[in-house]
Amino acid sequence: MDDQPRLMHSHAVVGMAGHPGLPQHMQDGTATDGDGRKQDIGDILQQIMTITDQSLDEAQARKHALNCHRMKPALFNVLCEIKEKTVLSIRGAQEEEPPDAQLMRLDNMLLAEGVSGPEKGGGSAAAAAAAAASGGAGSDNSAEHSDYRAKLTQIRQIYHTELEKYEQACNEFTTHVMNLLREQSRTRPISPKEIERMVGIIHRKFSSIQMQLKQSTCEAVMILRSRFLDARRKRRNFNKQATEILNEYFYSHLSNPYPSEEAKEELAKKCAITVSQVSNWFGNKRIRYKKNIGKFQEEANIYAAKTAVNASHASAHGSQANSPSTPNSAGSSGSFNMSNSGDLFMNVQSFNGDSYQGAQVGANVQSQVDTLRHVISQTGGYSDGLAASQMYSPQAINANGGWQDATTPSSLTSPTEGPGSVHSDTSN
DNA sequence: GATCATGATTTTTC
DNA sequence: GAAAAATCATGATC
Repeated sequence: MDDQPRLMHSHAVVGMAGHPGLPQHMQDGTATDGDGRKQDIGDILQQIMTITDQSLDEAQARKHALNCHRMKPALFNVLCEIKEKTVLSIRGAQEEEPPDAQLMRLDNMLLAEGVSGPEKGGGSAAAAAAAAASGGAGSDNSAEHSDYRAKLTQIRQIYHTELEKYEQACNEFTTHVMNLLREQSRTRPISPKEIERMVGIIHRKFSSIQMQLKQSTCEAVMILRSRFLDARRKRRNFNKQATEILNEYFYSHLSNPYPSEEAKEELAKKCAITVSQVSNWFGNKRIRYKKNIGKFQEEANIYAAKTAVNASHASAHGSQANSPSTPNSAGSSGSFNMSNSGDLFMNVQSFNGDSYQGAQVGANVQSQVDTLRHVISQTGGYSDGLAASQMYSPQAINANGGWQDATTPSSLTSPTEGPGSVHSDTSN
């Protein structure tokens, strides 16, 4: 880069004697006064201006003469300085750009996605996070996981290949331009600073290309990610066991099918799904059950019978009664540990501070009552499914078409129930 | 491929 | 903010 000053200096010591076409006072070096120097520069500029009008051979000869002129280095320096002070300085000021926020964002994202970071484990963490976020359960998820990883690796490879290509091209082009400018600096005023600036421009141009590459890569990753994560697109039915667990809970809490957060967490754990999926399931179930009770009657029968069996086991075996997969109305004693499920018998436990077992018995009784109510509805001559279900859970859906408030168990807030009706009150 | 079932999302309501 | 209701999108079955 610092060839130019030395180059110019070497020219300065080269004598100009004997060159044709130059005024005598320039050849013998006698013009040392101010006027003479002005005259010199004027002559040289004149020759430069008219050089294109001359024939090639003549021009070459002139060029050579000028190159060897003792004033040339000084003239070059002056022209370089002028360039520095005018155009380049303005351009330079404009080129001082703040660090690109978008580029930083892209870099961060690529790093986070494991595309631009270290190879080891690249993307697997993101994939794992994506898998966790998708809420999918175990086995079929692993296939998607590996698929995601494979595609991410592919993107990563393409990205690095292209990046390498760009860097190589950038280096080659920079070297080429630098050599060219150095070569040209012999014949026109090009300072090292200007070369440096040119290199900067080239790098910026390649940087913008790289940014486009990064942008495209980010887009590809986002598409891949959205496809992988889009649970709706990749909807999988819950497995049979999970559905059973959820249904058992739903039908055994038909009077108040609103699991507490704790219960949801427990259900989620047991079903290997997320809490939000549990919430979704209950939301869907409630609305669909309410819309078409008759349709769910058979299902209700099955789970009611199951609950009855479990309840009788509970009565027979005391604290061992509640199967983990068959929570009854008193969730507190069941495997779901629903200390605040909103179920009536929860309150019994909390109010009746004397015995845990007592609450359990109450729970079992409640479950049996629910079941009995259902059996009565089935055998009591109700052909209409809706009527039957109303009999099964007369207090479950209120006049407004909704379930009773979760915090106010229906048995305590339904004075309209006839004396003959099966009651879910603790008095039972 | 028509239809139903079902999980997820969005909008509305309270 | 949670639940209800409406809707979407996909899977399963025939």
